[in-house]
Amino acid sequence: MDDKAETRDRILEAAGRRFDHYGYNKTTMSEIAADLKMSTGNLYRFYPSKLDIAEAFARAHEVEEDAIMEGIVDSDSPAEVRMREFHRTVLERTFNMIDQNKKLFELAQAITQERPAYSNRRLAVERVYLAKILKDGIEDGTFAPCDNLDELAEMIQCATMKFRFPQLYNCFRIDMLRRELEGTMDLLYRGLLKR
Amino acid sequence: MDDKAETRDRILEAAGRRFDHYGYNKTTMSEIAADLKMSTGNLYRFYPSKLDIAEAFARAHEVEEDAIMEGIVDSDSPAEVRMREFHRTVLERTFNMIDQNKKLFELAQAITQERPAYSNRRLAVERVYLAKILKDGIEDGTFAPCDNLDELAEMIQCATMKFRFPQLYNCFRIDMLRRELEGTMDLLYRGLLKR
DNA sequence: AAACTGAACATTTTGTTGATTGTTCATTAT
DNA sequence: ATAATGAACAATCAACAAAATGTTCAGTTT
Repeated sequence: MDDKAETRDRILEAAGRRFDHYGYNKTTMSEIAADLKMSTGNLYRFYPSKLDIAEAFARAHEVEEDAIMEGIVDSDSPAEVRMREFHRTVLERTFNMIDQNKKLFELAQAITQERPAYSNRRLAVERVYLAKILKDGIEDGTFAPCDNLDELAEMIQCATMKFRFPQLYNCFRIDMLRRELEGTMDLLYRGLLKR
Repeated sequence: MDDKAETRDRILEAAGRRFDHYGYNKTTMSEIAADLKMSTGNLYRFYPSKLDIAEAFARAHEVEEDAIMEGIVDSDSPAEVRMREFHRTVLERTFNMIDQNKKLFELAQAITQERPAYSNRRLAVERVYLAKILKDGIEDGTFAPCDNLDELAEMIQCATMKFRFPQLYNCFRIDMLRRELEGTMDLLYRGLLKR
C-alpha cells in the first residue's frame, strides 16, 4: 500500500519534469514510463489516465499555492491590506506563471477544458480564504457587516475575474493590469454610493 | 461619389446576409461578388479587405447598439437604476447574440483577434455612456463625488468584465450570470468598507 | 479617363494517409 | 495471487498534396 503511494509520487515527478520542459501535449505516456524504466501499461495501475496525472500534478502545486494564500490570510496586517495583497499575489503569480512558462499554461488549459469541476473547486477554495479575511474585517469593524459571507466572497471573485485570467482578454501588459487592479480594489472598498 | 456609397451599402448587405447564415469564415469574397453580380476584384475598389467588410458590418450594428445604450442613459430613471439596467442589457444582449447565433460570435472573434484597436474603441465608447450616468448620479447626490469620471468608468468596466464576455469562462448559464451580476452590482454600490 | 473584369499569385484551408499515442488486456514473471 | 509487461486496438496527430480563398493587376469595356 505504501509502496503504491511511493510509485505514484515517482510517476508524478517524472511526468512533472516532462510537463515543465516539453508541455502537456508533447509528453507521452511511454516517455514517462521509459523515464521510470517501466511499461506504459503499468502506469495505468497507478493513474486511470494521462489527464489524471496532470490533475495530480496540479494538485501537488496547490499545496504551495495554498500555503502562500494562507500566509497572506493569516498574516497580522489589517484585513483591508490582506484583501488587497491577496488579489495582487494572485495576479502576479498567474501572470508570471503563464508569461514565463508557456508550457504550464498549456497544462492549465487542458485541465480547465476537460475537467471544469476541478477549476470550480479551486475557485471555491479561494472563496474560503476570501471569506476568512472578510470575517476578520467585519469583526474588527473595517468592513461593513454582511449576512452571507460566502456570497460576498463570490461577488468579489466576479468583480476581480479579469485579473485571474488576464490572458483571455488579450491583456498582456502587467503594468496596466496592476493599475487596473488597484483602481478596482479602491472602487470595491469605497463603493459607488454616497456615504 | 454618392454612387460609391450606395455600392458600399449593397456590399455590406450581401456580406451581412452571408455572415449571418454561414459565418465569417465560410463566406468567400467571390460569393459576395457573385451575389451582387460583380467581380471579386471590384469588391476591392470599395473595401480594402474582407476584414474591413466585417468591421463595417459590425459598425452598422453599432448604431443600433448605441441607440439602445443611449436610450438607457437618457431615460428618466434615477442614475442608480440606469447603471444597473445598462449592465443588465449588455449581458443579455451579448449572451443572446452568441447563444442564438453562433455565426456572429465567429465574426466578433475574428474582429477582436485581428483588430484589437476596434474592440478597445468600442469599450471606450461604453465608458462615455457610463461616465454620463455617473455624472448624473454624482450631481444629484446619489453617487459619491469623484475627481476622475473616466477612470471610475474604467474601473467599473474592469469589475464587470465577466459579464461582457461570459462565454470566455465556460459560463453558459444565463440564470447564474444574472444572479452574479445583481450581486456584483450590489457590492459595487455599497462598497466593502463600513460606513 | 474611369469602371470593371477575371486570370494569376501567394497564402490558407481542407482532405487524406501513415505514424503516433492513450488505453486495454491476455500473458508472463515473481 | 500479485505485479508487471508489451502487443493490440481505436483514437488522435502530423505531414503532405490538393483545393479553395484573399488579394493584385494587366487588360478590357464603357
